[in-house]
Amino acid sequence: MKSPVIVWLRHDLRLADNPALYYAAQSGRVIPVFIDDTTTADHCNLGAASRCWLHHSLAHLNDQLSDQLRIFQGDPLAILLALIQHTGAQTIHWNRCYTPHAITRDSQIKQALKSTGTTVHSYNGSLLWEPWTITKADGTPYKVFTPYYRKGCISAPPPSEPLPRPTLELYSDDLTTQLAANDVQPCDLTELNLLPNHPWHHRLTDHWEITEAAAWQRLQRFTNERLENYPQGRDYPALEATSTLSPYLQWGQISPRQIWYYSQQQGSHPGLEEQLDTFLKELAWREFSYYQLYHNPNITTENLNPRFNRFPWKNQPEQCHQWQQGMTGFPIIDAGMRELWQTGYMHNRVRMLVASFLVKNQCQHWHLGATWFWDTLVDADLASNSASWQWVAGCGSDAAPYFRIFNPVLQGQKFDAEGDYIRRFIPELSALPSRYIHTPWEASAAVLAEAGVQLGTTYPKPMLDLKASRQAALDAFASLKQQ
DNA sequence: TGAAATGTTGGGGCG
DNA sequence: ACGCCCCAACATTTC
Repeated sequence: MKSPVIVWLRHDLRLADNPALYYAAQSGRVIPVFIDDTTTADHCNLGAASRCWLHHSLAHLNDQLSDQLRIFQGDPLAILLALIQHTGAQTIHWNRCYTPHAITRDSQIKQALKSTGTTVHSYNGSLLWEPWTITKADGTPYKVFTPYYRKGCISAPPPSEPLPRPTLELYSDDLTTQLAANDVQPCDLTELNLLPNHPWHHRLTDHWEITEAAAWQRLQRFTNERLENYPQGRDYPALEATSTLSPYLQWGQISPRQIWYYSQQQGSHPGLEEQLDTFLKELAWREFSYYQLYHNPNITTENLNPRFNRFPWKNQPEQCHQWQQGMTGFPIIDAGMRELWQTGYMHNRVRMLVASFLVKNQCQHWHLGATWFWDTLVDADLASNSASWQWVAGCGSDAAPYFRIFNPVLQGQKFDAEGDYIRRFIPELSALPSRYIHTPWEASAAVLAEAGVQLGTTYPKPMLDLKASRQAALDAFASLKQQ
């Protein structure tokens, strides 16, 4: 009989193109393990939307694994040592995680396991290019996206081809009694309490089928129906023009390699090169975020550009609350924030608009926005979240210039001209004529009455003056240059 | 993957 | 016919 071999699953909750699972399956009877790490540092604790996603991911993966996914809660090292001791497993496989905390934790665990004679194999299952392999000629990391991608990534060896789904022979002995001696107990998924009491999470499952197969359906739908119009369509939030693969990528229901190769294969028709290139570049932005986080582990909390340490942020919790609730009085902003709350997702262009609004018009610290996104996004990703908020705030790598301040009215008129997106998420404005859908405060009393809108009652008046707040943001930025 | 202020140009109305 | 003004349309610059 083959010897037992452990696969520690983390952000790789899939069967296909899972190197750890694939190579473990070649060598033994697989013990697939998931551990809810209770030793995690605070800022890494999962947000509510992520926990919900994780719950359903694990439930589905357990189904795929014939109910043999072993779930634990506690200190990963103690749990893995107990498993090794009682199953006689001599080898453990995992796919690498790339957040600073996970890198530290995993290297400590790897060392501790090795010192007990266990063989540890780690693989790349989450990135196209390992962050430490892409450097400029002088060995330092790139700071600007385009040369990072064009010179760094594209001229590097291509990502490895996706692996097939392995034929699994699963270890099926009961572990409960064996492990009891070590005070380690496998637990049931529900015991992890990943679902909040708040019924809010039911809305998420209305919008998302959280399975490996559903990720592939989205990828197929994207390449078949959306890729052709992607470069233009992706800017219009009312259209279904984007891939919506981000939450599946975050938990590994699909891998970037699978997306990279499948979309190139499907999109290789003449005339689609540009569209394909635009799409792949977005995948590369995800890589760039991980790359930045790897080379600057403190971007989760610290401004990459230290000039911004003196920025005079306002601290106004009540105003931040209005933003969170989608009650700023600016329809495109509020629609975005409500989409986030209702679906755990927000269209990318609208993410830029709401972020610009919070950081520039409201002059609130990007931490506040990053924290809210972390808690509410089903695709919450420490690397993308940190890098993107710093990008919007102007303090990140290759950041948007601080003076690029979006005007939510103009952006709304440009990218949601008829207000379709706004009407979808702000039903109380749905009867307003398109002419006033972005500026309800400019509508006459008669128009408002006709649409059933009472400003200040059924929908808020604008919480700030765009022109004045824009100028205040520019002044605050200018104040950094003096001294 | 901006916006607003400022500058330039050119057509048309008009004295 | 000419200069003048207005202003839209576009370009440049500034933040």
